Amino acid sequence: MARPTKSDDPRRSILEAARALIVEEGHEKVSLRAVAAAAGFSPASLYEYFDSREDLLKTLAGEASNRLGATLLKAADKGKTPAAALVEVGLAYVDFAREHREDFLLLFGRLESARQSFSESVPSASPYSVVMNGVREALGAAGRRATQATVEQVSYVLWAAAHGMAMLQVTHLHGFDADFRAADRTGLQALVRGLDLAD
Amino acid sequence: MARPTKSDDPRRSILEAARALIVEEGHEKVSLRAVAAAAGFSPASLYEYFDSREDLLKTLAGEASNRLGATLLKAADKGKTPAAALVEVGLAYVDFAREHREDFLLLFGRLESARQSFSESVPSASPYSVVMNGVREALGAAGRRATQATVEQVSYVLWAAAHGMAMLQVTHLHGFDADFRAADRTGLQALVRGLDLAD
DNA sequence: GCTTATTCCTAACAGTGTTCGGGAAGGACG
DNA sequence: CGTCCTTCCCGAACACTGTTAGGAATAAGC
Repeated sequence: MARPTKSDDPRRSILEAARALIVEEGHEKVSLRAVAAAAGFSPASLYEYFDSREDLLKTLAGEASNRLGATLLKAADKGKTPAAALVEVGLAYVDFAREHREDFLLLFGRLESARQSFSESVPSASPYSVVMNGVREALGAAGRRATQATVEQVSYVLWAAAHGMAMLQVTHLHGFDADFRAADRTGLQALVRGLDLAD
Repeated sequence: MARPTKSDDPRRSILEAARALIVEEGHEKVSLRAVAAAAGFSPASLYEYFDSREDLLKTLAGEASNRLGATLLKAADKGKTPAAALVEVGLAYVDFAREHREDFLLLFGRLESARQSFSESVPSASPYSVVMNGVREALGAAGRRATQATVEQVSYVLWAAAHGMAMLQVTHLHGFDADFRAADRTGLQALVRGLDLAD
């Protein structure tokens, strides 16, 4: 009932072209026109599939969030105890940022989308829920001796710690030669110990 | 020996005009032309005082860094013990981000400058050194029982924790209603405890 | 063979950072 | 006085950006 599309899945091929460009140049330097050219479309045609450049980036960020969530989920299984699992999740978070820098920055480095309030952005609902589930387990295992902090508070603190490590390494300490992973591990371990989650 | 300048200190008035605009709109939405108009210059004239828009923002970021450093320095005195001082510094870091959002984002929210490697950016050399001095003291006070982690490692971990909290509150959790400060305090306290710095 | 819906593009608009060339203004010097 | 030179400043343009309006091509349904 219509003119045939150039690609089997134009939306997908646009997304892939965009991601490829972003990986090499950084999302803030990738223009809509460049994406269009790489995907074999005219600039205006992208608007058939995305409301705006922001919409395109938001879609890619959503996919990145899914990848991050899956990675964290796998990491949670590696810990032999609930507390160790939390450390693994934190490390996986930072590793993800290091190894998929542009994915991470797509998620957390775009001020335009970060400026709007929480409910509209929630970019990492799924990754965050992985952390919360881990905390719930660890708090249960720690039992009485645990902090009286809530699950939300503890989850936020752990997320923030890992997020800070990731953010620094990916932005202002990028290129700085140091064994960050070792420091991250001791930091996260110290944090779960200090929160009385350790076993 | 020259034509008189429009303002006594044109560079300063440009910087102030820019900062005013940035505070209300966010640095990424402020155009050079808007700054020029607000300062009473033509767009081209700004290039008499700054190499580029980036240069202007970098200058503002430097001033923000100084303000942050001074704030942290004051906070370091509030702690009754070296360990407590570290917690205060961390809290001051996050408070600064909350209360001077645009200053903080100018420092840590501009990917363009964050993408280049460490030596060229080091935006927070002074703030960071405040943390390191605090850690040195706390490690000394803790003596033998302290972790065998280096000053740099401990400083990095503390910085990262505070930075993560600040970053999340200023970006993706912005607008979310919660008592972040309480969580931040327990988190930072737990961290210094877990690092065997507490007294 | 129409109609209708979808896909796609050309052309344009308003905005951006930046550069070029020159005008205006005043101190220094003949 | 007039000339030079330097500094300050601007208008106009360039190449780029995201976005939109309007129309052409292509196929399916009737």
